[in-house]
Amino acid sequence: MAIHKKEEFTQKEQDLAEFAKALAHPARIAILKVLAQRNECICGEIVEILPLAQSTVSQHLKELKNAGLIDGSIDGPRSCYCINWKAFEKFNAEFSFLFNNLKLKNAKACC
Amino acid sequence: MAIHKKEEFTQKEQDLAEFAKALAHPARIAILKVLAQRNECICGEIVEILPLAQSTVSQHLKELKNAGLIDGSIDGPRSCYCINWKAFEKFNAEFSFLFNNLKLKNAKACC
DNA sequence: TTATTTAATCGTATATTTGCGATATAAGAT
DNA sequence: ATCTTATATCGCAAATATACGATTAAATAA
Repeated sequence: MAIHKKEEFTQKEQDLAEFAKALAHPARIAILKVLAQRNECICGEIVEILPLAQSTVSQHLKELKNAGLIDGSIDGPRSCYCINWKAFEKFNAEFSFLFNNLKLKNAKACC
Repeated sequence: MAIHKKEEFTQKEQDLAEFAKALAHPARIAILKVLAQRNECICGEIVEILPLAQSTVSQHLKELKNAGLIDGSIDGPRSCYCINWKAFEKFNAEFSFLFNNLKLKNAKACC
């Protein structure tokens, strides 16, 4: 695009879009699923499970972390990740607020 | 990327990612917000509201339609769009199933 | 110390997304 | 029939995202 226009939108719109973007790849969905299923944080295990190279998985983890969806901590020579449920709840609430609430008021659609 | 690996993941993972991708831009969030607020379907009104060219808005609408999040119908010389609440509910449910359910089982995080 | 293991980062190739102007299409108005 | 209005599509440029191998960094093992 010539110029990125994303700043022209409200902060809430941008935040929601950022959150959605973090989820917008099956590999990241799969990572979150693994992290959600296991109570202990995982690191190289994810690499074993996903059909992707180590560097690629690391990159996806970084994106999830930047988006605030997961937390990470260093545990000796390995890294430990887990889901940030609070961030999840926050965005889930914002998402519901935006759409589900409005839905109740507007029963029927015209097309 | 050299080869797209998206097919390597489960259908559910791909579907959820597709849904998220449709939401992964503030312009599309804004469009959905407008459609949710007004009971009647909108067309060129969206172009007036968004800080984007007509062709760009049209493209975003197409993406939302392809993702199944909105429906569209031709009304004379103009187009009429509205939210497909069913699709929204479906994906919202799938999303909740994947993450919110798991959350209850795993109380604490390690990092 | 040196080797090994684990994971992050860099560099790079390719694919996809975003955005716009220009053009096409199609219905309604004159 | 021609003009206007509303919207979709095309073609292109620029920005981002995806993926991988190679390299780096940092902790443990030998």
